[in-house]
Amino acid sequence: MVFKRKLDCLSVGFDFPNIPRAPRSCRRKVLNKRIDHDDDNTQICAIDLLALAGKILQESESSSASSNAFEEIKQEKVENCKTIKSESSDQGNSVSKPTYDISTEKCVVNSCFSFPDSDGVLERTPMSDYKKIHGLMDVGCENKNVNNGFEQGEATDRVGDGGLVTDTCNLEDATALGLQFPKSVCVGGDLKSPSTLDMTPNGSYARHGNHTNLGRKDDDEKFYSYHKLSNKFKSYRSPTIRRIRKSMSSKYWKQVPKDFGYSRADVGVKTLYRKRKSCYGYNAWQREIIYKRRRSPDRSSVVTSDGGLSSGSVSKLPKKGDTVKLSIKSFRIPELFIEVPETATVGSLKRTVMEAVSVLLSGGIRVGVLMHGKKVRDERKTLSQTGISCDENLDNLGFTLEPSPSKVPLPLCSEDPAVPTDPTSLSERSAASHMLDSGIPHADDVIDSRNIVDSNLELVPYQGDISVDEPSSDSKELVPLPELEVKALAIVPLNQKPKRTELAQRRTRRPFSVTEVEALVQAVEELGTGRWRDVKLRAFEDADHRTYVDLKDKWKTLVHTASISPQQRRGEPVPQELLDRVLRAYGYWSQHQGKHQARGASKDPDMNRGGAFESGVSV
DNA sequence: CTTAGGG
DNA sequence: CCCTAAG
Repeated sequence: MVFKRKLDCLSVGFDFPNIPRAPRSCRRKVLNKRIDHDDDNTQICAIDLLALAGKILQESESSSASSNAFEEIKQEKVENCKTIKSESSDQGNSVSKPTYDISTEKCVVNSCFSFPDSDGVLERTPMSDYKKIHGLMDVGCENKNVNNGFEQGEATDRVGDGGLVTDTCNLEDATALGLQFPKSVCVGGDLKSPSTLDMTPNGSYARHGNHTNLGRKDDDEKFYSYHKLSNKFKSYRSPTIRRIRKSMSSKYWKQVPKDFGYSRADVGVKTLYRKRKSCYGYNAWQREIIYKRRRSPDRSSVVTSDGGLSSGSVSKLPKKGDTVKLSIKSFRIPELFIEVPETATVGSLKRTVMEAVSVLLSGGIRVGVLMHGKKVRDERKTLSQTGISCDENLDNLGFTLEPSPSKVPLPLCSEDPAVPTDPTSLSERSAASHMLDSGIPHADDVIDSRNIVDSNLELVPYQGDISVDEPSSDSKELVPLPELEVKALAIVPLNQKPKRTELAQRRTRRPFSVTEVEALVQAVEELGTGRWRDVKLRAFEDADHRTYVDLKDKWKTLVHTASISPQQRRGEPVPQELLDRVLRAYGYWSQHQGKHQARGASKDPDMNRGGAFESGVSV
């Protein structure tokens, strides 16, 4: 037994090894450990962002009036450009064109400075004049043509963000051709180089870009790029992003399924914590994936079927033949129902979210296909048979995320989701653990977490086509979605009476005062180290915030503290005298474990006190 | 609920 | 301090 080992150590003369203090917040580590599988963390974030982006895109496209929150995501990057822009502007930019991207200038600048002196033109032409002469600002909108022309040129390499280094080409010719653009830009309407767009005037690409080929093999990526970049431009025009995002956020929060019992709008970010434990409910796992349908290349119409509960978005990309192209631009993690007390820190909120996400993913998920709101059970059916074809209106096509069959046995507590959480009646920790036990994956599940995450990521847009076909299983027609399935992962804390919201958090740390330590040592000397309840009653009867577990823990740390060098100790210093007593009592009770306990308790405290040490232990 | 220990 | 497995 561990105790024994320590005992041995003690008998050797309290020669405790100087064990470095273990990290305090292990809990945090545990949490991270559970989720931080390599890049999982990042990946999950990515999913989220993509989701948000996708969502926003849908909205921004369907409503020109709506602000584009996605811009915020790009805000930072844009900032960089702005900086550059302002700098180059100072160099003589007299162009009147509004917001052409700085990259263009950047490119120009590079070109200028990269050309050998012998190239003449540049060498003799001031920057400002250079620009005026060549009308660089107009090239942006014609990059496509320019590029085609440029492609015929030679001896030109791109440098960095489109910077050009031309060794031998004719400067004037090159300029005329739009040298400032990377040749890989928009060739044939394909988006090949994201950096390309940086050189495009505000939104020009959106208008001039040719999306006719979006239905091809690697369209997903292009499509994504397109949105990503086109939105980047918009950011110039719409600075008030934070607000937008915020509103969007709340908007989504409000999108609560009826079957959940109560609307999120009503509840807001509720606290399902029970004693510092967080609960997250995933109401319907079966979230219809929003998908957008592209009726024409120039996005003349984008229909968004939004139930507010979508977990992703899909785009149908027109295509000739019988191919049905679907592009799931993003998968939004199914709703996470997280509640945190207002007093919780942002950090704890983040951890809670992470935990919720990990739980969500660790359960195992799979994709389901919905047509007209009904689940397509027969996986052997062809898409066309199912009604999924490029000719069909795919407005009714959707995807769902479902809990993996074999996993997640449906814990739950979903008997009465409507039960409002009463902050004053939360049950004790036992209840909390209970709930968590059912909600949090078990060891094996956790192990699968990573895989699940990975597989989930496969659904992310630019990572490839989504496979609508799945290995077959049983066959049935379109069947209504069983309500049960919808709630599969709905982990809602109910049978627990909400407790004081404050307790949701980890108890505030309350370092033991010297007085308390003294009392503790005193009690342990008398009662031993195996009767914490008694210690509590004797010395901390009125200290409600000190549980016997706390006392036990404190004793543990005291023993440790006493065994390390004073330099390694932290916090309010405990008198050495007390520490000595700690070690003495520790040694004593270690050797007399069990023997004196019962006896000591029955005996007169005063007699028991001290006597045991003098007579029983020789330190 | 308590203990005993690991986190 | 927290969390839990064991009594």
